Amino acid sequence: MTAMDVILGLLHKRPFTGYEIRHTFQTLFAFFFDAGYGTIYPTLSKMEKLGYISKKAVPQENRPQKNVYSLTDKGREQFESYLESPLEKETYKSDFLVRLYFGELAGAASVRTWIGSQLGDARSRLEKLTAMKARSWERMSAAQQICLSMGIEQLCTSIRVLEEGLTKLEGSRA
Amino acid sequence: MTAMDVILGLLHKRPFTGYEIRHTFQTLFAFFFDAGYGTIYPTLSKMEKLGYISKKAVPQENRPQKNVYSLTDKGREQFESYLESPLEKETYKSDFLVRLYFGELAGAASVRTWIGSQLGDARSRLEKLTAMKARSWERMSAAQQICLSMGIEQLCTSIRVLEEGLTKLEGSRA
DNA sequence: AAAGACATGTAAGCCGTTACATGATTAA
DNA sequence: TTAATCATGTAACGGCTTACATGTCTTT
Repeated sequence: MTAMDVILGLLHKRPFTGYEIRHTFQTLFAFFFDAGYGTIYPTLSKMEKLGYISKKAVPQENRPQKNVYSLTDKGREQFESYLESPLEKETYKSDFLVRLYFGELAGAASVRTWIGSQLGDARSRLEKLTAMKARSWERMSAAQQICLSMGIEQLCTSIRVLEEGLTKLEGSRA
Repeated sequence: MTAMDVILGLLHKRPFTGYEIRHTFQTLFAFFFDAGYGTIYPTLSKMEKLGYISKKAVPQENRPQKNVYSLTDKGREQFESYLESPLEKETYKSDFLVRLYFGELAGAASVRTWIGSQLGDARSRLEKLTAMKARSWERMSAAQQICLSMGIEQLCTSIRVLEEGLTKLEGSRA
């Protein structure tokens, strides 16, 4: 699964600009996918060349022109072939857990700082997803609701384990 | 955080061969980091050139020679500077959740297949971590116990959400 | 007979990150 | 006046994946 597959999926709903795609990645998809402008714009050009999408330039006053991309039949086909390809296993990479694992080598103070920072992060991400649930739950498909629940529950679990861990570390402090 | 940082951390415990490093990644670190031979061997060469590790060739009968790598003082220093660098945010990329999000476009049968496969995966990974807990809990540092708990709890949560989701999808079926 | 553990490496290519480059409007 | 939103792109580099290349020993 690459950025291209996800963009192809998004464009099934309506035409998007690169800027809007980025925004969507950071809100709706924040929990399980991300890509920056440095990926999005070159990918859109490539997709246009391949005939998967078509561009419509919309001039604006005092702004760069907007490039609105729509899905073509060929793009729809390409997305179907992605859906038929084998499911890739998920990847999770955590600098935080690596450091925690080697915690003895860094000292207890660093470990507590890292846990605190990770906890702050998890809490703010949870807030965002909770707000999204309040706003959009009814308009989401059953499958989309599972995605959102997964994000919320994973973050709750993460927060719980981190808080318990912090308590244990405090308990064993001299 | 790159493979180099993790290898540097590992070598604090004892000397390793590339083959053993790979094995460790797939067991101990499976939940939050991975790297294949294609990453490990070139990284070890590079680290040796940089003076972070030193190689000792151990000849064997009917086997390729073993290259056992030990940490040098310079490597120890390098690892410390990694620990002092800013904590990177974790990345999670899930082909499964992307597909689920676009589930309407694939049909309910595909969605159920994907959930089933994800569920099987999660259950087998949970078994492995549970076995590891039974085997090694007492010998682990408090911080390492948090890492392991995180893996186990995340997988339990994942399984729970997927099972609930499957039930909901069944309930809404014609 | 096949599969898995032991053991090391290279090369090509893909994909993505980061930094660079530009600039107006609007709200705090 | 600072930050955020709107808006698009390029270029260099870094890092990892995948496939290729080889071979023995042990267990099932």
